Amino acid sequence: MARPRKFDEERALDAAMRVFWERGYEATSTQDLCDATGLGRSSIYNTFQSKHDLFERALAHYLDTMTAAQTAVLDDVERPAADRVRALLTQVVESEAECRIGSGRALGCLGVNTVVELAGRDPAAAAVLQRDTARRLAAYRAVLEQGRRDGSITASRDPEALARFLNATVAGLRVSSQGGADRTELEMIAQTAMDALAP
Amino acid sequence: MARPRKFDEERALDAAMRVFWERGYEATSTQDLCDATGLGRSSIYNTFQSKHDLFERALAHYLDTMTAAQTAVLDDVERPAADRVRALLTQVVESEAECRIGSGRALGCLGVNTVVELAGRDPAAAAVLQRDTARRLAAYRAVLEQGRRDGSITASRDPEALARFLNATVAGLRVSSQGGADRTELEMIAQTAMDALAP
DNA sequence: AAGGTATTGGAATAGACAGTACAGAACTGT
DNA sequence: ACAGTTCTGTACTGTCTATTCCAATACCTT
Repeated sequence: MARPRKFDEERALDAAMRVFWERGYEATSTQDLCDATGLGRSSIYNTFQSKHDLFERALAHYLDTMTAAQTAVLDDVERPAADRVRALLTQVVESEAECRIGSGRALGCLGVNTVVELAGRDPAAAAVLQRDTARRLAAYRAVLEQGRRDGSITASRDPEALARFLNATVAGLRVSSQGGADRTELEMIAQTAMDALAP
Repeated sequence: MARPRKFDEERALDAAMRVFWERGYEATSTQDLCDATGLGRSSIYNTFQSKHDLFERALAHYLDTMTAAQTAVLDDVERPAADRVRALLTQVVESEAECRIGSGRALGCLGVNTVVELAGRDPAAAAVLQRDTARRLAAYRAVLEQGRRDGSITASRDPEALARFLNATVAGLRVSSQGGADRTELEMIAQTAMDALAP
């Protein structure tokens, strides 16, 4: 029918996501997005409507990937639940150790970054984040309930509270990492957090 | 010798701090700062040199106040250390419940917000934050050591690790609150975190 | 090969941005 | 009262912002 796209939309979205992750929403200019994706202004606006729409899609893309990776770890039904939770925290520590900006600082998590930067004044972003948090909390609660049954997780607090705590711990790890904590320090935090979940 | 200031520098700094706290660094314009402080451009630039310098002072001002409030709670030598740590977490929960933006969302903590938004690409801000974190970690370690001695805090992990964990928990509470968690949910997190510190 | 349609690069737009220049106002010490 | 100095309101910079416009291009279908 007509002239086809010269670029891969998925790749462009991924590149945009990375810039937003590194610099945040406000500090990322449309020029930055052009540079990172290799696209011209027209192509970007033609494909993604606006900077804000692109950001929403990039955020959703990030959350999907990262939450999928988390649930993959948590769903390994062979191991005791506590092991899986421990593996989740290790994954978080690992990803913080890997994903670093030019200066050596950690990138943190685009989800946490966006909660902090935008959730208060951007209802659309807040809604996307809310949905992801609900999904992750459900996954956490599920493992923790299994742990309560297989005896690897404490039964003295209900799984809902433990799930919220786990979620806060993940955020705390992310912020600590962005604040300059190194791998061993993050490891200490993860280990200590596990004590609260132990039977 | 000459014309005196018509405004109180401390009050202006406080107003500027509040705007940065609510909107973040990038999203705050010099016009916003004029509106919030009630000052004209000239007065602001005359007194604070630049937006960035003003931000640094506002951040330092915030961290001083908030860390002072925390150490005040932690230094009450009469009570067992664990009680004081619990009081610290309650203070954090309380402040998150109080400080809310127009939409009802929590403000979080300007320190955490700045770690997330700027620490990776603003060495000056990163240095101010680093210093405050060190100071707070020292205060945490001190109480936790006292707790180890008075028996109210576990001796099975060293105070350094517990202090890092406590710091991460505070950040986690802040982010959870900005993410939409209400007071009782934050309370659950705080309670569960205390389990990791119990003997 | 021709017509129709979507994509593309580049220039243009209007407004916001941080920061400055300057002239006059307001105060103090003499 | 006056000189000296600092403050403050206004108007102004040049640069950057997100977004739009348009003409040229490239492709698919027929």
